[in-house]
Amino acid sequence: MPELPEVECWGRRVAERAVAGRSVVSAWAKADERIVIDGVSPRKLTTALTGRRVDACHRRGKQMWWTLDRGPHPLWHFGMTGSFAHYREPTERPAFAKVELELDDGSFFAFADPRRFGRVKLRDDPPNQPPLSELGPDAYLDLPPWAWFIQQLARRRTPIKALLLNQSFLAGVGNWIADEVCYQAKIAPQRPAAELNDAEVRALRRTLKRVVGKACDWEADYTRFPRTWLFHRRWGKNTDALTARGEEIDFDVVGGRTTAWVPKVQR
DNA sequence: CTCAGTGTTCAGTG
DNA sequence: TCACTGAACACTGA
Repeated sequence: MPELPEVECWGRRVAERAVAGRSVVSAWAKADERIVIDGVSPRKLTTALTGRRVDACHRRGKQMWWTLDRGPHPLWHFGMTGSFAHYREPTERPAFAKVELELDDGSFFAFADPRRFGRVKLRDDPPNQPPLSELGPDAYLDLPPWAWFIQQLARRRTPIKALLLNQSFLAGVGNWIADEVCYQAKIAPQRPAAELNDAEVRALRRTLKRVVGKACDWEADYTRFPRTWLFHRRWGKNTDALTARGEEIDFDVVGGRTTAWVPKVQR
């Protein structure tokens, strides 16, 4: 479930440890894959990467990009099921590998995706071109002050959950984080954003900071998330689902996504 | 066999 | 022009 913490921990940090400061000896990309779009053929991608040194690995929201010693620079998006892998032997290549790099220390780095929502793009100036330039502030690195939230929410009629999912508003929040934050902040997800009062907006902002911050501190290791988090109970749409405190969980569609929420707690 | 799903994009509506 | 909604995308696993 790649939302901001998963992309940060299983994506950017993994890539930084594996490839930052290293050079790409050879590159392979699966032919005829939609993973490589925007006019970037597998050939163009491998050409752009071969022989390059990776200077840094970045992330904003759920988008990642690498700065190479020479452009264009690759952008990576996990979609629903993408992942990175770093390994010593070609035999350890993950199933569904779409791109594989051989590095100058003899190791291998792969981008894999069992489905086809993951994407790799090439950009000359990533931060100043779409999709990065269209993103709102990063929910982890650049979480705006509560005054900004109050100002922004005041002119939005959309359900607060739908707004949290809007990447041009705030980058990185996905379905489970949106539900978790609404639950912990005690706000019903379908409430129009503009109807939240100042205290609720502040609670929302504070909760967002805590949930995203803790998830990243814990390396997006779900087993370390507190028992009381809705996260552990929200999967599977079980109509008998209860929170750790014994509260009934309802499932509705808000912002076009399945939404787990607790009517007894969220107003 | 059917169906829901972690995300994004795009056409269409008001 | 803008805010917003809902379908489509592709595939796996329950």
